[in-house]
Amino acid sequence: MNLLVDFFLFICYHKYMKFEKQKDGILVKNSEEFDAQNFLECGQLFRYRKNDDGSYVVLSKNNEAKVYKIGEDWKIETEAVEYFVNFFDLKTDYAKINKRLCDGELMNAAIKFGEGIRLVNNDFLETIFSFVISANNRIVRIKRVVENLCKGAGTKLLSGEFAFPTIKQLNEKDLDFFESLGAGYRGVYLYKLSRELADFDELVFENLSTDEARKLLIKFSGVGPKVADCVLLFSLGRRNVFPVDTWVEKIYHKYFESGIKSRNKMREFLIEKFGDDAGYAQQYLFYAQRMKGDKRII
DNA sequence: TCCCAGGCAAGGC
DNA sequence: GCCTTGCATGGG
Repeated sequence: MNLLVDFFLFICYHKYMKFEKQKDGILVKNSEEFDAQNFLECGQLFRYRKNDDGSYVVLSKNNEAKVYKIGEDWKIETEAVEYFVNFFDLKTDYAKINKRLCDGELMNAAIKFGEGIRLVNNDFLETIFSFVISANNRIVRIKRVVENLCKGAGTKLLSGEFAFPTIKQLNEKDLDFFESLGAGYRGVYLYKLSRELADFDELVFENLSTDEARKLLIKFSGVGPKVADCVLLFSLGRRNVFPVDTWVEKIYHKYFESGIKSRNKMREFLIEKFGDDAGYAQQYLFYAQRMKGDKRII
């Protein structure tokens, strides 16, 4: 009986975002929970491009999609339908998450600002390389270096776009190649990382706690606490992490505590505060503050 | 010219 | 464990 009541309530009140798989892609229907522009431009991935007509080309691993708005709906045109359903995290109920996060003025404003952000489920290899490149770097330049990496080592697809290189392709390249990408001193990290990952099976993460996975990630070249958290968040589905970078430091000092603390202490504080929703909170706050610059979110 | 960017590695304590 | 320093590159 209780089960029946639950089911009834589920049907009536639990409004999951509607999306429809089609033969040439996915249609995300009139939803406040999906906005491709905010999703793509909030800094969680680097392989996208905006066309003159406002549509986006999105690349991940060896998959590609064209994303554009039709009226109030979003079309994700792709051959890799299942891949992008997972990539855009379409099966997760963000209305529910946002409701949990809306506990005050700051989060209300950040969620409103980044309406339609979702956390990407990206390829592990692509994510770890991308975020090693991201360290102490600027987003436009990160994008350029990642693109150089794909064009230099990846397979050319029929469309003319390039796939992210496989670990085998990366291992066929020497140190000079990695140093020619424009990555600066990170070139040698990328070279070492490719060797370290040559025989690595990412499935080992499945049996590890988030802390254990984090410790393992930090052993790789160019991966420190912040990059590890980004890999956990954007490719390993761990939402109970809070990557702390320069922007989060600013956020921390503006809206939380003003005492000078280490990044690690900030991270511990923010994880304690947001718990299993830490990753979502981080992405909303990061995006809003980065777009606002020195101005306040509230 | 100086400062900074989704930090990390290495070394000292 | 915590703190400091040096680090390629390029845009403001």
